[in-house]
Amino acid sequence: MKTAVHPPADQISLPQVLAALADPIRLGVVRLLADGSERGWNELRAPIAKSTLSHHMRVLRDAGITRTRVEGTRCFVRLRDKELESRFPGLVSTVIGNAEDVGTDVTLR
Amino acid sequence: MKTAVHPPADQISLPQVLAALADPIRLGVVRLLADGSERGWNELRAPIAKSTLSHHMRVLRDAGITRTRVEGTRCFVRLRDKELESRFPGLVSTVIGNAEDVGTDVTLR
DNA sequence: TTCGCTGTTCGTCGAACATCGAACAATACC
DNA sequence: GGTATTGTTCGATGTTCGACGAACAGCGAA
Repeated sequence: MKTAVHPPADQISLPQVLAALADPIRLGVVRLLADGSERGWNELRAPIAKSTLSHHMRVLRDAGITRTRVEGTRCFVRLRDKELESRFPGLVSTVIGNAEDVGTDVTLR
Repeated sequence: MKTAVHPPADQISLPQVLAALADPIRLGVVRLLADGSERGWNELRAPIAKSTLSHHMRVLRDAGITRTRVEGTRCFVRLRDKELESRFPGLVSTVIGNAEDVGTDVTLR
């Protein structure tokens, strides 16, 4: 993968965002990114195979929720919080704020 | 159907709510109910078969988003807005507020 | 009771999804 | 160059989802 593709902010779809957040694993990842930090894949611990994690990261990216940066053989993600905030004000922060007990299978290594 | 079953407020699950809202038809229904009104199903116009609408109404009910009242052969539905607000503060209202252009296939008759 | 209306349930279909392991590509390091 | 590391992609598999029509159940009215 040379560069990851991301949808432009004004094309992010509400149902797609909601569907992406409706999975405990993905919600757990988003919760970890909620502080605005950038994380490497290797930091993410989830009880799934790496190919499955890769799939989930793609769903989040395609939905416009995260931005992936490739550096050598490593990948880093962060929330597209500003863009999401201007596209759907309050949405992602509200979901995260209510996700205290969800996605706890995903932790930092 | 004698009585519809509804989950207690404290058992409403965030992923399930998000999944229920991630469908344009269901989001359209919720948008129509956003003003707090109670609607009969006969008032709902959507480009799907009645059995499919029945299915969607069940998903919304099972997720704890709506409450169904049966009166004779008719059913009426309304948002469980107060309960949702105390369980997931701001969640549903934020989603509805961002759903301006979604679910427009669902209208009042 | 016999229609007619309303909504549920059932069986079914194809599409989409989550998951895995294996194979692959790209880069970093020796 | 060769090897290890990292993440993607590719089937394959089983599950869930959205959709439909048909059949069913409950109630009201003629």
